[in-house]
Amino acid sequence: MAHECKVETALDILVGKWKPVILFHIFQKETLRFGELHRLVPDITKKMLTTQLRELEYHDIINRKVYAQVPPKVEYSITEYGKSLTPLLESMHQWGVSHIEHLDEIYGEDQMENNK
Amino acid sequence: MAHECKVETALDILVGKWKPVILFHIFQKETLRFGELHRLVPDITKKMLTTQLRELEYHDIINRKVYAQVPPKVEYSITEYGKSLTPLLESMHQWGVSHIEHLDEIYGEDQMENNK
DNA sequence: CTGGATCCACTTTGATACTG
DNA sequence: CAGTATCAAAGTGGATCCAG
Repeated sequence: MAHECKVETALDILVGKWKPVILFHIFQKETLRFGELHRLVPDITKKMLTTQLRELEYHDIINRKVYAQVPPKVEYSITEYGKSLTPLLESMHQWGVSHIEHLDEIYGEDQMENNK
Repeated sequence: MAHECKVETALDILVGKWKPVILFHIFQKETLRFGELHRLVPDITKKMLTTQLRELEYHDIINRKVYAQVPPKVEYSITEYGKSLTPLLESMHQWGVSHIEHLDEIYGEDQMENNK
């Protein structure tokens, strides 16, 4: 167990139906309340939003700050450590963009519905 | 629809319970037969190995070369295009490695069973 | 407002046996 | 050798309702 492939370690943290979008918004806004996030990603249910956030929090990617007040207020933000993901996410995004172009070359630009 | 987040595009291709390991081996060996791969990843079933390989093939990451002979012989290899994944996989691996170290700092090195 | 708790549908993976 | 086919098990996400 010296230095095998740890790609999965990174994947574990990024994978989740909504994590990329969530991270996208939190990275962009620096800090967001639960409800704000929910409005930015309307299709997600509160349950999923909660669990995905908790997982990211568990991995120390985002902070969860609870204000002791009524009504409740909870703010999510990127941790310092979480920022170390920036170059990786950027790389993945870039590769994704070029991959879409590659698909054009292969299958032609006709059937672009594939990229929902 | 100019240039939203395409992180998911990359994830779609890399995600799969066995894809990272499979890619790891194919990248390393350049070309592998079905049975060889299976021996390198013993826990996977033939069914899963087949489907994961087909998905990678569909995305033009690997080649599938069938030799018309008996008994059958099929070789898998990285496509030229697939090689464009190298830096990304390397980045993910690196981040994964450092993340494991980060976990040590946070939770201590005691409960390392978490990294199965 | 920010969740937690349940229940259910759908998807993914696995076990096993069979085939050209 | 390199798969397919079939069925069962497990995992995941969604709908809905409840709560501090």
